[in-house]
This record gives sequence, structure tokens and C-alpha cells, in this order.
Amino acid sequence: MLKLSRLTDYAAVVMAQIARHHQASHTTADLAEAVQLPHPTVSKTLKMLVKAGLLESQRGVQGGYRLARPASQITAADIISAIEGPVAMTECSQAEGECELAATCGVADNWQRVSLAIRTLLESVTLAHLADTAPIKLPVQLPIQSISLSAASA
Amino acid sequence: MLKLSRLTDYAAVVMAQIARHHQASHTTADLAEAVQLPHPTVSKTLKMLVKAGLLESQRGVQGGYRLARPASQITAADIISAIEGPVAMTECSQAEGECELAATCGVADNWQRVSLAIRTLLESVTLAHLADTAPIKLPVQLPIQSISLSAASA
DNA sequence: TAATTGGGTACCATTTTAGTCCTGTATAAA
DNA sequence: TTTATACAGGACTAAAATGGTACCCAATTA
Repeated sequence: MLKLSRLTDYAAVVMAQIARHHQASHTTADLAEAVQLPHPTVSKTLKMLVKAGLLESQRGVQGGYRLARPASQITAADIISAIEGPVAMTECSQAEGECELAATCGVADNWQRVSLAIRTLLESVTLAHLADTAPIKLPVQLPIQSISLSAASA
Repeated sequence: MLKLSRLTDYAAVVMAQIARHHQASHTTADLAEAVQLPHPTVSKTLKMLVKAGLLESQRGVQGGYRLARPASQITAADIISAIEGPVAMTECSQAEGECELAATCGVADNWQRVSLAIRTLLESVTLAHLADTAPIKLPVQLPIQSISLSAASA
């Protein structure tokens, strides 16, 4: 599936909700109500987002959560890595030289390039895009054959 | 992590190994030895690849596995879905209209577009690319701002 | 100082994943 | 026709990740 975890999915929804009303501070209870998810689960998600620096929190009466920076400066990659860690397709695409199978693998290099391309794509999608009801504008994908490559991944 | 499962990783390595010597038939034992993975695990992976129509098998003496079609016609997306099922980032990006949270979600549409872009990317990478030691040529990623969108996702 | 609201941690249930094993069946060569 | 080879299919188990919950503490403000 190459699937996001359910919590990541929640995180995106919650972030979008906050982004749509970024003036106000949002309590966990408000958000849980708005997105129809259990309070403790939303709370857990929010804490992870704060830890990743995407949200700021304010304790006490009238407290709550708000975006740490404009929605246009928060990317899908940011949200995903806040919950799941670095965006990478395989173990070896994050840490260089730790795979004992490297010798027999013969795929690592190109797999890492693919991983990088996906990361780039996810970095080009911002929370502002996600929260907007208008269709997102994705980068054009030119067919491989037409491209000289080294320029692309650099 | 947006990570592939370990089996998928194995599948890619095994497929690349077969692709590099596509004339011959490969037994499970040979492949397990070549990629340094346990025999039963490789066997399981191979069976899944056959079921997905990416490999053909021949029983009996002198039997083994070979590619069902040229490496240039097998994509990374094929391999991933053979092991993990359809490439999709979220539950709702595969099945339309089955999410009870759709009303409060407000992210589904754009999330699906992102998912589609990733699928397109993975479909543009072939086994021939992966098996090759030369750097893969990935599609150019133009910055979002520069693009008029509707043309892109169509 | 009381009420509100987030912070941190620990815990448990469930699901998914990975890996193994066993038995059956097809094929080719002797 | 027999026998060795090799894949097919399924059941099973162990381990890990995931998701969800509960509890208590800390900070803030009225």
C-alpha cells in the first residue's frame, strides 16, 4: 500500500482544520468534535505535531493550539515526518552504509533516487494546498524518456 | 516513514537479480543464495510475484522463475502492488465514498491527488531502471507555482 | 486558589508483518 | 515408469508496530 499510518492521516485532517481558522486557538476538545475523532487520540496527535514544531501550544484557560508558521510554509512532508519519522521508502534510503546486504542488493542507489523524488513531491505540497477546497496544483510529470536526468535530481 | 515493507524491498532486489540474467531460469535456492536471504522468505516473495503476473514459474527439474515480460515493461508500482496491494497513501484514496469521516475531513480530495502523483511517479520507474547500475533518470519536478494545474493531473 | 487546558508516561489490545514448515503437484531426465 | 527436482498452497507462530486509553502532573489565568 505504501500507506500512511492512520495517525498521520488524522494529523493532516487536524492540521487542515486549524489552518482554516488560523486566527483562533483550538482546544483538543474543539478539534476532536470538529473532526469527529476520539479526544485522546487527537490529543496524542497534537502533541506530536507540537514536538515537531508545526504547532504551538498554550496552556491554561483560553489556551489551545495554533500553527507555528503560516500554512503555506508547512509541507505534507513535514506532517508525515512529524508522525512517522523521516520520509523514506526503505531502511537504506535514510542511513547510508548501514545495510549489510548492500553488496548483493544492487538496487539501493536507484531506490534512493525514487525515494528522493517522492520526498521532493511531498515537500512541494503545503498545508495551504491541503486545506484548500480547490484542486491542488501538482508538479508536472514529464515522461522519463524525455529527460536528461542528472539535472533533475540535483 | 512512508516505508515499503521489508518483503517489498526483497521483491525488488530479487526481481532485479532475475532481470540482470533474464535468459536463464532461476531457482529459489539460487536466488536466495544470490541475494543472501533465507530460502523460505524468498520463496514466499516469488510466489506473490507469480500471482501478480510479474514472474512465470516452471516446475520440475530445470524449472525455476523467469520474468513474465521484459524488464522495461515492469514498473516499481507493479512490484509494490504485488506485495502490498494497490499503491495508495490513505484508505480513502483507494475506495471512493467509503469513509464516514468524509464530511469532516476536508482533505480527501487533495490527498488523493498527491497519492496519484506518487503512483504516476512509481509507474514511470521500470525494473530495467532499477536493475541498471546507471543512475536512474527521474521525471523533472517543476515547482508548483509555475504550473497550471488542471493539465497536470489529467 | 480554583478551573481550565496542555504535557508526559505508561499500559494494553489489536493488527500487521515476517518467517517457518508441511504437504501436495508438476516436470524432466534416467 | 520411476525418481529427483522444484514450485504451489496453506497453516501456523512469533514478534513488532499501531492505535487507543487512562492517569497524573504542570502551567496559566480569572
